[in-house]
Amino acid sequence: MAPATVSRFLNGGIELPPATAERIRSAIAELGYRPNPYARSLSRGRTDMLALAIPDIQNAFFSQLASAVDRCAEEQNLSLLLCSTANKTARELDFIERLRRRFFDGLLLATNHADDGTLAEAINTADSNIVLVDEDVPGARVAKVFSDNEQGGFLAGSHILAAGHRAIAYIGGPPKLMSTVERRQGLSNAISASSDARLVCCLEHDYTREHGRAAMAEIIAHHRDVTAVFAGSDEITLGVLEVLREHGLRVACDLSLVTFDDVGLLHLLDPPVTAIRQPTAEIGRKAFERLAAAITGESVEIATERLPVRLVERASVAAPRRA
Amino acid sequence: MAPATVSRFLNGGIELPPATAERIRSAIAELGYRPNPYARSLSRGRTDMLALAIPDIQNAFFSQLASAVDRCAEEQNLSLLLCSTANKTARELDFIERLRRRFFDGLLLATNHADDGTLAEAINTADSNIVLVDEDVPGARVAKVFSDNEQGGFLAGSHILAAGHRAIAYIGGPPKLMSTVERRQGLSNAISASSDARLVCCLEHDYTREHGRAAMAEIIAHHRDVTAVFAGSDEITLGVLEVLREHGLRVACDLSLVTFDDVGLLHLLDPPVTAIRQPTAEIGRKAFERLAAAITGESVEIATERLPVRLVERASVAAPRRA
DNA sequence: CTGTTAGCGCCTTCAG
DNA sequence: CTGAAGGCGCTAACAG
Repeated sequence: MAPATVSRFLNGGIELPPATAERIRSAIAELGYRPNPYARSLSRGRTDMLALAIPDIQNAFFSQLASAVDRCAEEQNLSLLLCSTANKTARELDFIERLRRRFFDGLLLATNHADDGTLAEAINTADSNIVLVDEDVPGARVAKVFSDNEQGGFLAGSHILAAGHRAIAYIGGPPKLMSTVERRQGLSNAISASSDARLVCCLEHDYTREHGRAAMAEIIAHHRDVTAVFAGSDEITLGVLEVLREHGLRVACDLSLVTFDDVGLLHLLDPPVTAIRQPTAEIGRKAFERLAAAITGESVEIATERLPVRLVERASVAAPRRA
Repeated sequence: MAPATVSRFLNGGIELPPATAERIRSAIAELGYRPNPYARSLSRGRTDMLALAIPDIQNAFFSQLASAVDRCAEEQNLSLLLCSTANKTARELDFIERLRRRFFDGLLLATNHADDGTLAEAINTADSNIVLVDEDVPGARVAKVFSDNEQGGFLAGSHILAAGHRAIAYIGGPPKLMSTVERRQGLSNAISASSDARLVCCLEHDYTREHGRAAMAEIIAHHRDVTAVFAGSDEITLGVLEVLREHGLRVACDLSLVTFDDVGLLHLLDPPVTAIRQPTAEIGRKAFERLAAAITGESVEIATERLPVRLVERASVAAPRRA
């Protein structure tokens, strides 16, 4: 009984004479033999493992994304290494380095911060299988899968305008981030189309609850005329809601609100919050497919794909109160 | 320049004559040499990789746990393979099998369902490094790290009683699960200590929003006298809240409520929900330490460790209304 | 259909 | 301090 025969039997899917097959099977059972995946990878030159790097597992959007990718990986019998980068470049670079060392066959990378060029360069010199998800790294020449942020901003704006609002504020993430810019742009486009409405202010800083708090406080203090707010993420919205409550202000009634993401529990609040919903699972799936294709060596086009978002109308947008 | 020398230099932490060291360094840079982790593992006999299997990444409790474990792993320069089992035995067995194949050095296993013995047996025959987290698998002879569920139930009960309630309901997870039983037991103990209070009903089924909904509906329909509810998880509480709202019932005012876990956004609601908080991060850390110790071959005691929970008092418990 | 021969890339003796 | 040799466990290529 040669090792090669066993290997072929286990792994090549070749049919064997029943006698031999049985002999192998019983030997395996008695010896408690278990193939070593590392040796296998070493010999075959691939690992059948993918990695997904996200800024924060605890963020509902990313855990949803992770969940979707995980399902895909399972379907394809691939392992998924889930990496939390804490949104730090150093850790992102670390995972790119692991890819180069062939620790896994491909990397799905979700960033959430501006890049000074380091990341882009690392990505471009890795020449390996990387797909960017959710947020851009400018200058990186790889496949990218995003949602249509501009459309989202536009939908939010149009909806707010349709309710009769004329003084609108935008609370966004980091100023230079693609998502921040595009969402603002979409909102701005919608508002420009209306002659008498205006974008009172754009408060951009971080996709965090803290920023939501600060920005909302700022609006209350200095922008009394604002009657509707478009928040760039659920996290931001959380902060907004906290401040609103502290000031005894009610959503819809005193201030209209549209959020972005729609992965949290915002629909359970009273009133439930109207949202622009990202197709999180589809983003994950598309990105996965792109990566899988790249790995199997299919035509690697490095195009950017944008998935449509949609407005989920609930009850946080109402007509503005007459002052 | 022999490979052995380079290996020692890179990996053994040995000092080399500056000349040689420099020669190696420049060679590495020019050739773009990158050590292959799989070959390394194969040769060294360990992978420096750990796995954490959880029922659902999207569940806040588990993603918090994962996050804590991830931090530990990073500190120790270990890789963490995060696995979502969808709470299915088959997938859990799959990960145990991977451990046996030495795909990783150790496994942190969080279950969320009753076991018919299959899991316990797989765990016991794996004879490898496994630590059970959060939920028990009866009969498994490995290290275990749980929170003190009974204490949690007792705290919740005492708090509810102190507010004056005499008719209390428990909405718990799967009936046979350790956590369900222990939380109920704690609650029951507290109630027994009071002569005139009683545990009206125990509705146990699943740690899900759906179950929370069903159970709360049941209470409204058939247990009108209940004035306070102890919910076994945040998910359940979410369902409870939905039904309450649909019936125009207000928390605290119409029904007092204590939740378990305290990982969701329940503190942002109005009124914020009083909770028994699990020390999620500590659970993760302790479990990690146990596993790390087992891997490095330290004295492997298979004791069960219980971490204390605490009551976070907010505003969802008030005196019962006079009927 | 099966066995033999080479590696995959690294680390760990053991010599020099 | 350095080099050579062997092996980790498996698969691929090449005979038979």
